[in-house]
Amino acid sequence: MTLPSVAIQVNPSIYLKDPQSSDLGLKIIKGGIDLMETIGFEAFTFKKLGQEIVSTEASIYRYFESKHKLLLYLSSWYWAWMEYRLMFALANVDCAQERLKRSIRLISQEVKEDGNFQHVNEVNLHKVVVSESSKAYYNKEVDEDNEAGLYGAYKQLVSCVSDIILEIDPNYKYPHMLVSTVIEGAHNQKYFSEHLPRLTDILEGEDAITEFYLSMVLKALDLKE
Amino acid sequence: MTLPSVAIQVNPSIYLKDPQSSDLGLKIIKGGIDLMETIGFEAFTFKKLGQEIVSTEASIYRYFESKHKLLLYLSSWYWAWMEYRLMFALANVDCAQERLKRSIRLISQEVKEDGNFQHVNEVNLHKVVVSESSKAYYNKEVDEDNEAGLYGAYKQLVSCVSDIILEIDPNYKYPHMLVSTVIEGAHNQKYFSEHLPRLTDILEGEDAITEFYLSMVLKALDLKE
DNA sequence: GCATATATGATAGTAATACTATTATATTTG
DNA sequence: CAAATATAATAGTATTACTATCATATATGC
Repeated sequence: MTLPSVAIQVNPSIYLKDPQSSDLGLKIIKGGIDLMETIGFEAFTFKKLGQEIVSTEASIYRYFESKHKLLLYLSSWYWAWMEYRLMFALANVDCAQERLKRSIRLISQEVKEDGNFQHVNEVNLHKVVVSESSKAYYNKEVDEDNEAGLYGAYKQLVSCVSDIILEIDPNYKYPHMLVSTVIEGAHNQKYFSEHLPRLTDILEGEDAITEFYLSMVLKALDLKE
Repeated sequence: MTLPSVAIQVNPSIYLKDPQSSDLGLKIIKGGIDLMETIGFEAFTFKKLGQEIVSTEASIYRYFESKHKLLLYLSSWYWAWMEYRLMFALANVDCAQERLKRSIRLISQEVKEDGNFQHVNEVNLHKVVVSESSKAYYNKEVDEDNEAGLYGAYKQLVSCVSDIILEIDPNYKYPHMLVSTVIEGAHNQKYFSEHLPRLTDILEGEDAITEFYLSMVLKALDLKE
């Protein structure tokens, strides 16, 4: 069993047993991402995942009490990973406007493999987050899960970027709204570009989504360039 | 049986039998909206709906082949209804910028009852659309449904507002992205304000969501006011 | 090296879901 | 009044989303 050199921390209330603490746990994460990416959240079951990773339904249920909790885990891991990458992207960058631009780029751009975490295919995880993560909060358990702090990683990322906005303009009234609009919007536009292109405008050879949201944010804050 | 004086047209491929053509059909729509609003899409079943409207599971299946199609129907009805209201809001308004502002207000504001459709509680339908409608396209049937034209009403609304943007600035590169960002964003922010307030900024006594998106759009297009 | 604890596997069982099918009965229409 | 149609009533099926039990393999502490 190989533990990664850096470990992304996920709120322990999400799982019954830490999947980053065992071989089977790591296989559940890796296999869970790949299977969910392939067949989608609705068709995904622990029984199928058991077959995929050569284990059993019952064993997986010892790590997560439901597939909903597994989705929450994957989303949470993703947001914590994004924040970790954000810290790197902002390290030693002093200019607030430059910090903001780097943040918007990070949250709106395509994702690349990160060699630090062998048990996670980040490209597939990004696809899962784009296609499925809204189901982690668009359900009737949202208030209960929120009280248990299960959306903490997402809120923290939004808070980080909002703070940069407030550093630039302490009187701006809607920093969180602006940031969550960009994060959710970037996911939607990515999905639309692949499945409902009439709802977006994707131009060849350009990173249209990033360009759009970067410009939108700067203009919303009356900044140039 | 009372038919409404104006009928919202929904793509017939969504249903097996037109629910606007019979008493039971109207009860399915009305009861479906209210039950889905109460228990959420995941817990919603045709069996429970049958009990609610004093009919049976089997009878409801003669109108819709799945609850997914019923959700598509409700979403589609909602978008067609929004376009119908948009036509009224823009009637006899010539100034393109004023047309755009009215459009953004309409798609981002709270919804009120519309007396023209007795079989639909528009306030509840709006809640269903906010909480559940993204599940109508975030699933593995999306490409099939899209090819069958089942998202036509949504696309058409986006197209209408995009056309106003292009009238104001024919060179603007991202009209559809901007409009779908506002529509989806307004839904998200409404939901966040009720369940995940740290992801938004709601201020008392103001229509913060509309103010935010109106300002965002005008600035994105370099317009004043 | 052995007892013990722990992790996993194998198997079974349950209520509910998402349907399909059949038959009966009521209502409308020609 | 007969025939067509709509709805109700009932039953049945494979799958889902779990829970429970027991066996076995592996790791750990002494």
